[in-house]
Amino acid sequence: MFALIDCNNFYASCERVFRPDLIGKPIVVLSNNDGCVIARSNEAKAAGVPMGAPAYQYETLFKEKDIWVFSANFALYGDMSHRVMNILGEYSPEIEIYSIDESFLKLRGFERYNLSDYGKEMRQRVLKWTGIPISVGVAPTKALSKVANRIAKKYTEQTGGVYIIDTEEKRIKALKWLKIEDVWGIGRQHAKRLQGTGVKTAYDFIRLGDRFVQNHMSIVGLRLKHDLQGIPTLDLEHPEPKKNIATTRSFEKNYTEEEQLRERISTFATSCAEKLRRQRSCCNSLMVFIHTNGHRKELPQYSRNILVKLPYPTNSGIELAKFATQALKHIFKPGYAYKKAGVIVQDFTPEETIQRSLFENSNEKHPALMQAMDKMNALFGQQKIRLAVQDPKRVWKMKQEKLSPCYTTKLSDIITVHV
DNA sequence: TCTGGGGTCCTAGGACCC
DNA sequence: TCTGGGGTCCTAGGACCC
Repeated sequence: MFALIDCNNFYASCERVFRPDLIGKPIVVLSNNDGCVIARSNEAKAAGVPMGAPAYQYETLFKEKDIWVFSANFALYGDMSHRVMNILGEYSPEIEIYSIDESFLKLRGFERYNLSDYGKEMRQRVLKWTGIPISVGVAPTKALSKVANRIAKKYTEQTGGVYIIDTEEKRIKALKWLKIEDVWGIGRQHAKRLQGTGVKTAYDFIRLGDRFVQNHMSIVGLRLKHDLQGIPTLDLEHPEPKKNIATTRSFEKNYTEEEQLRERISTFATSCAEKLRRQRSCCNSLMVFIHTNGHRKELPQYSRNILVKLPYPTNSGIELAKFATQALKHIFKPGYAYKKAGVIVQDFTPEETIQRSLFENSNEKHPALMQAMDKMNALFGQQKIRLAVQDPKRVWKMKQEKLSPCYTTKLSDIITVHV
């Protein structure tokens, strides 16, 4: 059996851990730049805040319904996620951390366990030790455990937050209940097409022919179908080094000067370099993109990207910033109001197997230099040591007006208890 | 004024190899 | 007149996930 454990309204729940006065109150969490809603407590959902809602359009509603608004605090969410995953890891030797708030457990050799009790114990322990509420779905395949989890979450009171699909009847009933657009792996496009052919539920979907499914949704759709039929097709996946790494941001204001973009692009490039070093990879190519605000249709629009093949693989921030700003020169066009930019590195080779070239190579001194920088930044705080081209006057900042303290990752933010 | 930021996999078609 | 058969690699585009 597989278990899917999912944290309920994770970001909103994290904000509540150190603010118990907010339990039962509506909460939303906003994306970077306080742009749009990326998490909602149940109360906020009930108040009518949709996922992805642009914050500025909902300010009145936030006020009317006394909704608490938070800027995204990823340091807090990341740390809380670690704590939850560490606890879940004690419940099975086989775990796949699927996202910041979800894990699959493979339950092999648990035949003599009462899985419902086991799931309830997980819930209690995670809640008691971290303050985060979770839901547990258990079923013979991954896709079905997703379905079970949905039922556990939707009917928390009846299920106690744990639902097991362990019979044919339960499987069929669950699939007939689940709308096709809510099936894991069926996105907007496929849902629309399937609905067009009369497929309304997950049950309708598994009754389609294999051939039809594969023709329309490729082998991915077929695997999903089999998994939903109860034939184990998807297995736990093990973490692999990333194949692409990106750092991209929207800006608080529009930028018009190349100088401003150059500063952003070099910061993004050094950030990509850090992420590369963390997984001990070097990249062989790099993409830079810039674009204007696509939501402002009345303004002149411009959007371009450029892919650069590097002369040698590297993960030096200095070198990547150099290549990235050179690339920027080729695509920057004056006269536009830029709203977003980013750097994406790809085509990796492992650090330890670099093939040196006869003519041009990465600077030999950089690995030691980068290592020293990484160490100092880890010790004294992010970006304490940076390139001169990066944000020399600290003019750049993200809009984060409702940021909560980093309760668990910053000494100065630790809560004080008055006895 | 104001609309996020990361990732993955699969397929088809073209270029190229022997 | 007649023109093989088997591969790989790369890229762009389309779908999906959180």
